[in-house]
Amino acid sequence: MTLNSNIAAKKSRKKVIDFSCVSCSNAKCLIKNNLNTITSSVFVENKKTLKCKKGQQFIIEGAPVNGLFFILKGAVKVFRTGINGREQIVRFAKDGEIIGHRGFGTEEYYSIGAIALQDAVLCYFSKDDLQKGLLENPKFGYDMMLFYANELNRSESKVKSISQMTVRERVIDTLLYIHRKFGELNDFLNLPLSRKEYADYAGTREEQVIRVFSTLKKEGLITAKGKKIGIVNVNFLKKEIDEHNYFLDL
DNA sequence: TCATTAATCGCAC
DNA sequence: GTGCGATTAATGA
Repeated sequence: MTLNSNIAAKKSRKKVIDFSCVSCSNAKCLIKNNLNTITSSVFVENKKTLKCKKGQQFIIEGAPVNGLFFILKGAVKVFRTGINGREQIVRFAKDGEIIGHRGFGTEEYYSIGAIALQDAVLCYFSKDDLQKGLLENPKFGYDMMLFYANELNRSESKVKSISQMTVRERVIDTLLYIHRKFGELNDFLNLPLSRKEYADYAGTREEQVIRVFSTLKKEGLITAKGKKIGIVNVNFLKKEIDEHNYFLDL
């Protein structure tokens, strides 16, 4: 199933719910925020919206890049697949974020895959339309640049953390990252992840994550009920990795 | 309820 | 720290 046929199929079969940019309420979306200054009308008209069920992969590694995804709603994970089918989660993304941007411009094929962690709604813009919009609108371009800069910064600090931190620190770092980004709900992190997903992000094995979790639990630093993880004292965890090499990322 | 999937633990390397 | 298998808990049909 290719991306294009997938989108085409959805388009022809489904009746369209109003996901147009004009009536969109996502305040975090770059496009929504710049809508009043984007003159090219084809830009928002050509937008395609697709719904993505939990666990569904919407970007496949190696597939040609035709455009970019913006998350209207939901959470996704972005990853690369290593040699033994081992995943390295590059980042988690939520509402208003952009997926597939690395391939924008020069790259022809996606070097990453993306899977929805929750039911998600995605907005898809073709490369051409996006290019038009960016060239026409400096503010939009600038916002995009900020996003890229941020991404680069985060990615660089992640390299550092993986190469220099111990497993325990990396797991804590991951927990704090999820906490920062998705917050908590009823004392649990507002994004249920499997131990394997924590491991894939922290650059370790599932077993290690389990072991670190159970020590942390014994130490009273976190609580865990199945997939739901609760951080008892964020500052305490922060302090532990502060001493080593930690700085805020997004 | 049963079947499948995920989380743990133990142990060898 | 890592990898594998066995056991147990959780989840979903």
